[in-house]
Amino acid sequence: MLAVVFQVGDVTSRKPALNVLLWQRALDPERGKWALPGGRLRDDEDLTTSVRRQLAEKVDVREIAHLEQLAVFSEPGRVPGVRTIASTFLGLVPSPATPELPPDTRWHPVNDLPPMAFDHGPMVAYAQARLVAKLSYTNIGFALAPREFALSTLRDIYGAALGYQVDATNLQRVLGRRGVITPTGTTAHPGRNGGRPAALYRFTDSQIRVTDEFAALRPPG
Amino acid sequence: MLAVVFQVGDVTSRKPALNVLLWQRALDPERGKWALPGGRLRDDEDLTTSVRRQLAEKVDVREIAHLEQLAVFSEPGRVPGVRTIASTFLGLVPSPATPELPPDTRWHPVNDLPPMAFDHGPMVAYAQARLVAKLSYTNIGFALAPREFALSTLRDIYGAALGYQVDATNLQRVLGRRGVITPTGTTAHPGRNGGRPAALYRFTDSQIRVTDEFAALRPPG
DNA sequence: TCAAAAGTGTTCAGACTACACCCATGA
DNA sequence: TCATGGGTGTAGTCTGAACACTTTTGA
Repeated sequence: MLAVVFQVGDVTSRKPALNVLLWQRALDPERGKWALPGGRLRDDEDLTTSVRRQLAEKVDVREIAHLEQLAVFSEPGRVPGVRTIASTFLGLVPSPATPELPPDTRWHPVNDLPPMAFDHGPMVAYAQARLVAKLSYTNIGFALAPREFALSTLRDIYGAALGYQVDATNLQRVLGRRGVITPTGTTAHPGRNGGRPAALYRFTDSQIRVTDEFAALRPPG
Repeated sequence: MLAVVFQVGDVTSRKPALNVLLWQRALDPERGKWALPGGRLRDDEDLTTSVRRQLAEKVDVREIAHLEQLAVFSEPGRVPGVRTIASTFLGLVPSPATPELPPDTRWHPVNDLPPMAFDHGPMVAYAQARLVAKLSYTNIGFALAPREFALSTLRDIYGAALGYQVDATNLQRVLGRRGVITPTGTTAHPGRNGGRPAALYRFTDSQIRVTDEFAALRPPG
C-alpha cells in the first residue's frame, strides 16, 4: 500500500501550493530519492485500516479527513527484487493543520517534485488528476479546507488544488446552490489593509458526497 | 482478480437487458451459487494481462472491447479459508456478439441476479454504478454497441445499461455534439411494419475518452 | 477620503430536456 | 392512405463564466 497525501500549504499567504507528503529513502535501492509513505498489509486488516496505520507514523491520523482507493500498480518490474503490487490511496489533510513530521519526511509542492523513487511520480500525477476531477462534481473540498473559512481562502485552496485560479464569486454561487457550503453567520476581521469583513462559511458535510452526478443523460423528471 | 463483464442482450427485441457473466460453483464452499469469473495472478503478468487471460476461458478475448480497474476488496473475512484480496475489473462486450460459453457459465440480467457467492453481489452493483456514471461523461458506449447501429438501437442499449429509458432525439444531439458518434451515411432497411429507414451511426473512437470532463469549475477560457 | 477587500447584480452563452411536428416506408 | 418508426424544429430551463458595480472596513 502507498498513500498520496495532499495538503494545501501557506493558506494565509497569497500563494498557497498543493503539497504531497514524501519521505527520503536512506537505503538502497533508490537511496536519497523521495517515496510515498506506505507499507505492507497485515493478515488481519483491510487496506483502508492498513493505510491509516501506516500513516499514523507520519501524520496524526485524526487529521486525515478523506481517504479513498486509487489504482493498483502491478507491472512485474515496477520495483527491483521480489515482485510487489502497490495499491494506492488518496488522502487529504485539511489546512492549516501542520502535524509534526519525522525527520526524513517533508511536504513537497506537486509543481516542484524532487527525484522520485520507483514509479511514485506517476502515482502523484494520477492522484492529482483524480482530485481535480472530484473537486468539480463532489464536495471533496471539505477535506482540504479549515472548519471555517472566508471565501477568498477557499478560492485560494481550490486554486492550488486545481492548478489554476478560480473566481470567488462563482465559487460561492456554485457551491452555495449545491448546498456544499453553508454560511456560519459570523464574519472574519479584516487585515491591516482594511477591506470589508469576510463572511465565514463551513462545509455542510464532512463525508464525501456526489453533488453533480450526471453531466448528461440524467434520469427523466 | 475478479471481472464484472457486462453485455446488453436481446438488442433486436424491444426489451434489451444488461447482463453479467457468471459461472456456477460446482464445489464447496458456496456450491451452487453464482460467481464472477477470475483467478490468481501469476508472477510474470500484471493485473490487466491476467484478467484477459482468465476471461479467455469464458469468452473470446477479442470481444472484450473495454477493460478497466474497479475497486479492491480486502476485508479479511470476505472469503472463508486463507485470506484473499480481490482486485475487481469492469469488462464490456459489444452486442450482438454472443461468444460460446462453457456449460457452467451464463449471462444473467443484473435486475434478476441468482444467489451470488461470497461478496460478488456488491461487486456487480459497484460495477454498474461506475458504468452508469461513465456513460454520461465518456464515450464508453462504444464497448457495448455494435459497430454500426440505428439510433433507436443505441437508445435501447443506453436504456438497458442506465436502467431507465432515454430519448433517442437527445441522445443523438448530445453524442453528436461531443463527436462521440458519426453518421456512416448508410441507412438500415425498415422492418416488416414499415417505417422510415434509420440512418446508421458508428462510434468515432474505440478507445475510452472523457468527453465532458468538468461538471463545474473548469479552467478559464 | 482613499485604497483594499468582499459581496451583489447583470449579462451572456452553452447545454440539455421535452415535446410538437414533419418525413419516409410497407402493407 | 394509414400505421409505424425515424428525424427535425423549437421553446424553455438551468447552469455557470465573466465582469462591472456597490458595500464595508482600516488608515
